[in-house]
Amino acid sequence: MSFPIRQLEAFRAVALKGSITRAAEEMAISQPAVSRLLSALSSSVEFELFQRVSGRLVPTREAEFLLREVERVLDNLGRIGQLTHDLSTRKAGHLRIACLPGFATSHLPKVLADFLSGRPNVTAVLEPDRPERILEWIIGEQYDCGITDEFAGHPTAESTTILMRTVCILPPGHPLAAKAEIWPADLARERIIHTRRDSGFYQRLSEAFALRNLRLGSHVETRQFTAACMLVAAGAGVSVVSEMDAREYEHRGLVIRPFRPDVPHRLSLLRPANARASLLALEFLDTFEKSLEPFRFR
Amino acid sequence: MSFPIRQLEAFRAVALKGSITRAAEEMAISQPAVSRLLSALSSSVEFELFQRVSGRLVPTREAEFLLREVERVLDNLGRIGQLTHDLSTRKAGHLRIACLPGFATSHLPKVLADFLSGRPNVTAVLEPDRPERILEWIIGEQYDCGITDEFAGHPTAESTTILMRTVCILPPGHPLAAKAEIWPADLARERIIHTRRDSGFYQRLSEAFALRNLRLGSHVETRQFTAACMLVAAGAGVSVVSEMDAREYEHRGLVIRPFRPDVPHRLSLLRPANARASLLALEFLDTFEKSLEPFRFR
DNA sequence: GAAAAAACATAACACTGAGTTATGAAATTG
DNA sequence: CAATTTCATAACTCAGTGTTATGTTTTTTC
Repeated sequence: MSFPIRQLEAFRAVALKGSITRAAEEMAISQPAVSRLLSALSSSVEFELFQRVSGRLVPTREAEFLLREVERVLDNLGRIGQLTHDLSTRKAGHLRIACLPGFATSHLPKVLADFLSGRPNVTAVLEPDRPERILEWIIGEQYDCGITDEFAGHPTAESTTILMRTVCILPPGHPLAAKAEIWPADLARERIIHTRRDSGFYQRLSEAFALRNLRLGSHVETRQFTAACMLVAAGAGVSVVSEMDAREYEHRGLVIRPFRPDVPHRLSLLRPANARASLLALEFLDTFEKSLEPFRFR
Repeated sequence: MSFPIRQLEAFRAVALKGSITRAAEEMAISQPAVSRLLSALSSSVEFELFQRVSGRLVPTREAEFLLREVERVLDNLGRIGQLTHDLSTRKAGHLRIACLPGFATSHLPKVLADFLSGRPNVTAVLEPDRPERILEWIIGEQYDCGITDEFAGHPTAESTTILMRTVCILPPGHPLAAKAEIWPADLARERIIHTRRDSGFYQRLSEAFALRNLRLGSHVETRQFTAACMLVAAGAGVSVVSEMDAREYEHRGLVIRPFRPDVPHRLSLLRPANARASLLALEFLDTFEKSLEPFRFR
């Protein structure tokens, strides 16, 4: 058996104002309305709520105790109104993002931080993980959105694939820096740093070499473009990576040149296929996609 | 703008049961009632609440987020019902007790602990203080009840005065232990430990001596009976104290003998005079008074 | 202490929210 | 595809909460 909210509101208003008339003003309703609400509450409670002392209504000790609980309830209830509004305008909620480890340390955190800064009631989890796990957890709805690359497609995961420009990166002072653009032939004798041989990007890159009867050499193999950037910056060799990552490391002296022919990197934004995807996730993915614009291949 | 509680209850029930029909059973109302409550909530909220998936209603991510808040509100609201019941049966509340320092370490804490043990939702503060402060803070309603002695009465504090039996206490092996009862004449040569000279009890005790042309000697003066008990037990002298306190120290070897003539100790239970006194305070004072029964002077 | 003013309670009535049953439409299941 | 289940809608009732009008009690004022 619970109490009508209206009675609790009247109780709070009267306790606050010390008078039924003023409580009525506070609640913007008539005095008899409050009078009756309070007497209804009063008669369903086994103790006195107020005591008259020189024309003021003073809560009894029991009422004082009750008041604290009542205020908690009413405050929380009031906050629900705000919350629903925040939820519908994507200003509140929780976002679970999965990404490849390489993304967790470069572009993505900046975009996420910016996204959150205007949404104080949004919390987020950013989880770096292996591609297979990302897909798996997106399907199982453990994550609201996932960022991976070279995604093959899956029936229960919605995906948007974005082609990202790639560039050739050279260590500071490398002779090839003299060229305006780099072709496979230029790299035939270089120490190549590249992504895993089973990655889609590696395969398409080596295909570009094969078409010209060249072989893509191998000096260091690494999963992440970011690692490749570090290695090149340290003079370990040359590489072809996403321009987005390259720009992050440009300040370390990396030389960036266009690579021809274009072998774009295929980035995929995932979310659970069913409609349960949160508005927030959609908005974030949208924001993220826009942030990729400068590095996008057309 | 806040939401009708009923809609929130329907929302919770549907989220819990995954079906409107079963939610209606849960709420013990008809299915159309729940259907309408939910659609009303749905249309006052700007996002989808549920998604149909193979005949089950599954909350969207936003609804999931909202649900947590809604449950908080409803749980708190439900608790208010229990709370009002507890308050009226004195099973919940807060008790602020002031007492003389001597009481804070002997009988009172035991009674209070016992009182609280059957009332898990009652909290209490036990504050030892000087008599003047006790009165002052009772009047100012900082305390719900006060326990003091030799109280003179005051218009804005209700008081009940209880006469407590007093006894003569002797150190272990004291020659007077041979007597069945002790009279002033027996104490004429003893080292007397007594309460402050301006205390009502001291004055009435010395009067008993004066009536017999004897003088009440003085070896140590202390505010508290409990201190007197300790001193006597340690062999510092003899004293006349409340039997209640004496019994607390009997295990230390104190010898207890009746003292004649009877000079009862006047204990007073105070509470604020206006009707704001809490039911809990009344009940506690009642309990406390009953606990004094064995030591009461008749 | 009587008159004036303020605060509150009660009565009579209207409207809305929330309950009901009856029933049809849509989706799931066998 | 038929049967069953689930849900939505309609029509109606009732209680809760609002209103105004008015009387009663309490406080204040002179």
